[in-house]
Amino acid sequence: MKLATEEFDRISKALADPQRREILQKLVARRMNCSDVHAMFNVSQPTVSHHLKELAIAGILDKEKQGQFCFYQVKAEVLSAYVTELQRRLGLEAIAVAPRMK
Amino acid sequence: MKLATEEFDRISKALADPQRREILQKLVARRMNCSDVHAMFNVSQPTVSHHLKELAIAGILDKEKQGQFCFYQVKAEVLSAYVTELQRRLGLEAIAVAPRMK
DNA sequence: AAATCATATAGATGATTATCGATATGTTTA
DNA sequence: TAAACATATCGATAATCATCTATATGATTT
Repeated sequence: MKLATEEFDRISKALADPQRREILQKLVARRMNCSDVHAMFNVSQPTVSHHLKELAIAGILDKEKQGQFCFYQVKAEVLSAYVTELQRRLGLEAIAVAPRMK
Repeated sequence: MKLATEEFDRISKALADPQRREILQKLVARRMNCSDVHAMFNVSQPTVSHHLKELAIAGILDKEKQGQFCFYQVKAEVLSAYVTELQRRLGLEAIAVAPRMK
């Protein structure tokens, strides 16, 4: 999977915020909805919603609406592609990075 | 090499800016001084100086003064450590990432 | 239908930051 | 020593952004 420059930029920015990285890390462990995430951090619900949106726009989260709930899930292939592209740009050995086995 | 959270945060932020990533990429190819870098981009000398400083503070550039010149060089081990830590946090297989052979 | 719950959006605010021109500092050269 | 050069710092400005409260929208439950 090849990332366009624009996507790469967006992901880099999405990963620049510590709060967002922490949220992402929780979602790596398991798919969750907005209030699950909200319950884990000391930020307001709109802030969580905003961060999830940023991560989704960047393409590293998948958003799936189920009734009144909205589940967010990590797109591991995109993260893999990002890391691979990052390595390439940084002149590091571009060893293929696979999503961890479930 | 293990990165402290603070270092990891700094690097993430340093890598979030496109201009800074482009500068870094040039330095991956070869060690350069400030005016070399400046000649490559359409930003002012103080801006280049600022970006180089940010990258150096983040620990991914080494600064070496030689007379009136100031050479900046990529610290590949730090970049490797960053990518490895990023993979770990993102739940990707943490295959050891080595600097490319010179 | 009304109340409740989940999420998103709107609008505001304070903090951070990328950038600049001007200038200071330190080094080399004429 | 004066001029030229390389780099860093200062102070300002405009843009971005993380966060909040208030509210809207939409779904479930009573």
